[in-house]
Amino acid sequence: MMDMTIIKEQLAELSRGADEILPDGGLEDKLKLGRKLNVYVGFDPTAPDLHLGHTVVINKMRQFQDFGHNVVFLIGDFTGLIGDPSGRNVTRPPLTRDEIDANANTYKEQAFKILDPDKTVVDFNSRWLMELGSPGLIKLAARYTVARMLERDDFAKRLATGQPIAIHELLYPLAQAYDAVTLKADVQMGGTDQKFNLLVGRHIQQSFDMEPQIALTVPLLEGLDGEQKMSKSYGNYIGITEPANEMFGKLMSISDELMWRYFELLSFRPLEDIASLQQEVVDGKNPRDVKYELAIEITTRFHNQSLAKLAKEEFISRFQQGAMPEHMRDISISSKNGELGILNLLKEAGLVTSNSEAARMIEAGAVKLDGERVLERGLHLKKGTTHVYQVGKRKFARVTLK
RNA sequence: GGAGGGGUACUCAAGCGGUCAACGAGGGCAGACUGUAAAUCUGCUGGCUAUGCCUACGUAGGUUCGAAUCCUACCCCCUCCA
Repeated sequence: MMDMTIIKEQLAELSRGADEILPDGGLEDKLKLGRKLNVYVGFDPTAPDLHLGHTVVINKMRQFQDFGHNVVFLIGDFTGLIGDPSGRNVTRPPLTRDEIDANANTYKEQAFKILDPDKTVVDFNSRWLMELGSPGLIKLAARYTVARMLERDDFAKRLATGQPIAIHELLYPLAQAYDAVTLKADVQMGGTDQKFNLLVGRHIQQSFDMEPQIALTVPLLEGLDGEQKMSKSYGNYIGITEPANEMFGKLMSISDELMWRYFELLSFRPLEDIASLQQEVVDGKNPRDVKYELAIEITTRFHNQSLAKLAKEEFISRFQQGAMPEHMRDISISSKNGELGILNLLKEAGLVTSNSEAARMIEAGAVKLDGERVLERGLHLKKGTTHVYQVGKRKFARVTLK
């Protein structure tokens, strides 16, 4: 039997930042069992680049790990192998085995920046879902009803408004629920958008006479825009493998309001600490300086303290003092007839995506050559010259014309 | 199976024979202001060998001097009836 104070302590830590833990008191009961719990989270195999949004739940996995529980990093490759059968969702292309394996390796590498590699089991749900076969799938489907399925808000709305719901969409939650059965899950975690699926897992486990899992949902982290959830497809993410300077800069660019959300969900600081920072801002401290602390903490986590400090210095010299970045890409481009137009040059340097965009940027006054604003779109650069070209505030390249 | 409505740029949404690279809104990008914050103001938001040319309004044809706009076929979506 475990000591009650230890259980309370674990419970408090594990509950921090969780959106919901269902059912009420369930987690405490599980902890009281005094054994290692099986905890798992499913990840989509199509997007192998983890970003800070993913780390909210991964941090939570790490906590379970630190308390000695079994943590499974489940790669949902089954749906990945199929893709989206309706073909509507372009972000879900069917993947080959090789692609999935490659993505899985990338995932591992990244997730292990937070998780303990020796204590993490990485598994693939195709192992059991492929084995299921159609009789197995139909038997599985018999364990749930349409009415229950329609409890899901998304389905209910679409049904009410006449939007189509394809049959396979009803099967995917069941397939996921079967993961929980196979893994003998005690706890499944996911974003709040996964709540329904986590609950289906409970029901299916019960139908197999298992003790149902606890569903622990964590909030979805908003992206840099502060509006939509952080996601690669919205382009509002901070990838955990991004260079320290980028990461630091992106963190500094979030709004003051969003900063508190990031503190809440990403920082490991004690809650009292965060509350006192908030008070300092109310008392007149510049929110920017508090943001520095957030940026330092997160950048340190994925790089190290000295790189984080350098990133801060770079940030200050570059944006507060308007200096050129110390490091930038060096590119050499070959000229035609001994010279090259500025439009083509910017495009080939990768600073813009097309000549037309380059022309627009010049008209907008966003293009600088060695710090001087370029106003002439017909400008031609001569062979053998090297200049620093800048588009907007953050895109730089040192280009040599060959 | 029958009847009707609809598919326009990143999204929503006008246009219904020329003045349409396509109104407007949102989003995005850039400029000013700042703390690379927010708010606000301004401009831009298909491509190119660039004051011209090319490609675009579900797909393929057709009518016309000229089509996103009219006609035909096909594909897809929605609604109602069965």
